[in-house]
Amino acid sequence: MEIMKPKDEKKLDAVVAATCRLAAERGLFGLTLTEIAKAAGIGTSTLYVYFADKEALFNEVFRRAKHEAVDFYGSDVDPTAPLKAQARQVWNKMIDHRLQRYDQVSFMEQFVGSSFMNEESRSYSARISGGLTQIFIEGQEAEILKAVPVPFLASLVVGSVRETARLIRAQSILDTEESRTTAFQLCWDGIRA
Amino acid sequence: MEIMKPKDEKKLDAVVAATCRLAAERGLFGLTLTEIAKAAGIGTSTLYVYFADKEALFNEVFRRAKHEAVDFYGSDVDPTAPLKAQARQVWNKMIDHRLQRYDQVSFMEQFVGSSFMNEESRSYSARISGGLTQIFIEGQEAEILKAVPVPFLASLVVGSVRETARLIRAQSILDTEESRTTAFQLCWDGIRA
Amino acid sequence: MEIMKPKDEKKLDAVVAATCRLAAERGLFGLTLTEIAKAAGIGTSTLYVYFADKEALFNEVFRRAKHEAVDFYGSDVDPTAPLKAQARQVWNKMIDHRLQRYDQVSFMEQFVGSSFMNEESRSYSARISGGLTQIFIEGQEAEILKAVPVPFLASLVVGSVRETARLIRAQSILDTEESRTTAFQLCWDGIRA
Amino acid sequence: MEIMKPKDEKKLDAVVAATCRLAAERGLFGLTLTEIAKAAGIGTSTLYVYFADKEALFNEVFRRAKHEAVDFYGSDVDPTAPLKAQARQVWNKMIDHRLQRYDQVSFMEQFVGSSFMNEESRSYSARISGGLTQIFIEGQEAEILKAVPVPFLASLVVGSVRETARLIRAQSILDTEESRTTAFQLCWDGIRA
DNA sequence: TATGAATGAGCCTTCATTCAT
DNA sequence: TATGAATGAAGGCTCATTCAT
Repeated sequence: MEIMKPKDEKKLDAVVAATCRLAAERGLFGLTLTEIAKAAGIGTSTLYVYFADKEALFNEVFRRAKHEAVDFYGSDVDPTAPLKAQARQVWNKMIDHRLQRYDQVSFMEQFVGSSFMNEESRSYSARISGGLTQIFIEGQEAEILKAVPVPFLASLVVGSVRETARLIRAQSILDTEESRTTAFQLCWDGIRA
Repeated sequence: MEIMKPKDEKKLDAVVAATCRLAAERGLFGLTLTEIAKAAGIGTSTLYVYFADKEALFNEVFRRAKHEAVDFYGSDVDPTAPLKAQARQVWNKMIDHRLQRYDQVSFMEQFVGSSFMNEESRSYSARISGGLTQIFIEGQEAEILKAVPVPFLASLVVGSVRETARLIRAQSILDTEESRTTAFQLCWDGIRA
Repeated sequence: MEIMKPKDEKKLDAVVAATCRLAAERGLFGLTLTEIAKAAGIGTSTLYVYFADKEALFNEVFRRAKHEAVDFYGSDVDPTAPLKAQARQVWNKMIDHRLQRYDQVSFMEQFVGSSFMNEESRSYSARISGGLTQIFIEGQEAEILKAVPVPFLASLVVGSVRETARLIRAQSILDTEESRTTAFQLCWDGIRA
Repeated sequence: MEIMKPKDEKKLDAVVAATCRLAAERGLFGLTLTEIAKAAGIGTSTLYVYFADKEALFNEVFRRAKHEAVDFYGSDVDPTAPLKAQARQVWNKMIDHRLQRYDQVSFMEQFVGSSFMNEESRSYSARISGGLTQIFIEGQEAEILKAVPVPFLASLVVGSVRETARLIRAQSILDTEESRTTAFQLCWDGIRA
């Protein structure tokens, strides 16, 4: 019921992109279907050819944004590199994702916990962040990282990434190699043994 | 014109509390005056005895939440304690605030940057977070904390607090002294020199 | 049921005056009871001590305005004067009334035919314009005025008065003896035999 | 932005007609969109397909009523006829318009000066009443009409028309050739030299 | 009597959704 | 498939009226 006829993938993409962009610019609520359709260059009622209703549209956008996020992280980190370097690669990718896919991230953060979220999206949201966990476990086994439950480590990294990306977007700091190295070093010092 | 007749403080409090609770539970956006009034136990039109309109209501709720936050942080940290202990005290208070005033924090995070925010709220939002900066500066002068721009330090702490509180609320970790000490230690190791 | 307790005539007068003034300034519709009460210097709910409801208030204001109009015309014209002079006196009084009691006239014109008008006011509106008819009859008997049904004569006079007063208020013409004489002469030439 | 999508001219006409009729019957003020829509046989929200808001609706109705008035007076008077005959023709047309387009005239009289009137309508209202002025000037040059400022002449005619039409509508007099001739004669005697 | 506070009813307006083509 | 037109449902807000003092 969620998505009906994925015939014209072009239009679907336009809708998804428009929705994310508008959500980032003006907020997910009260984004109207008229606005979305106009931004996507189609008629309002055409949306109903692709989506059962507004909730289905949002959930599909969420599914795609999540999917693209996974793709974004897809290119695995170099397993032969030192663990800190691997961690830095992942950290970098997380920052890049928040910056380069800002619209989608913005949409997702507004969407999560909203009343639009259906059960499928809720469960879909649970998994993710695979690569990070793997590094944590390896790092703990090698006694490079602190021997604390993984959520503690993950929290610091996620918090670091989120706040650092926010600083960059707010232009409170510049997005230079130096800045990133500094920010990452704080994060790394926090989780290393 | 923001708030009109603060005669019955009881009702006003009920409205503010209901608004924060509903914002935390179902999201700030899409929240209707009917819902708020019902939750506060008054008629919908009675809201207009206290507030000029929906925007004024939200801004007043924000003002109160901010005010309570300031009160919450009010009791200063012990300036004679070692810096790490002082930092821990602030970190603890931030966690406590996010847990004990969850509704209000949730409301504020959703409200900030929303189209409901008026100019007064915007300026009101600027000040805050005084205690933390002071500790950072002292810590850097004493060469206890890393000699990096303050925003880097602040980001790690804020990210740590936010994510740790989230873990506790999600019951991914228990809110014990041990858990807090662990989480804080990661944060501290990140910012210390 | 119309009027309840005419105890405090002062307040009642204030309400009537305020209603007429506001009706003239901003229109009879959507004049609110709150505005009227404020302009009259009393509390909104106090209006209900004097009037059963809004409709009753308006009808009472109408009754009073009508009554004052009758009083205004009260001082009879000089029956010994030539008929044209008598007609001029009445015509003058009608102009004066429209200018000096503009608020009341404005209220009445807006009120007549409105959905507020109850049956009593409707019948009350029928009588009036006594003095004019008397002159017409006398004038026709003396073969000074045209021998046409009185309504034709009355129409021209009423139309003349209304439009002349409008010109004066719009400052399209000055309210001088000369202007009035000119305007009246047209009217008189129309009705005289 | 005044009128949005004049696609279904039938519906638009129904709305305009219904609005005028209701304004004439129950007054322009207090008229609700629900009433108008119901009288026009459409859903309330459908009104917003054709008009931006209530004010736009009223202004469009005014524009159309004014336009139809111009059309009504369109067929010029016979310039070869004697001046009195020309005047009679115009006077007749004015009466006819007030009788045959009563709803529209009633709407316009209530609308003019109301808070609904926008700038466009205000300017639109300025022109009109061209033919009458022309006759006055010619008549004065030919020394057929009184040598007084035109507004005095116009006032008597307008007043005559208005009151005569009112008499006819109230069935105080019959709308016969004789009646009209009588009423016009009074008017003519008033303005002629 | 006088009034501030409270509210139900109803208005204007928006918008997700359906209908007709 | 695609869409302009239509609309029911609901939201924010106003206001005449009532309540409690």
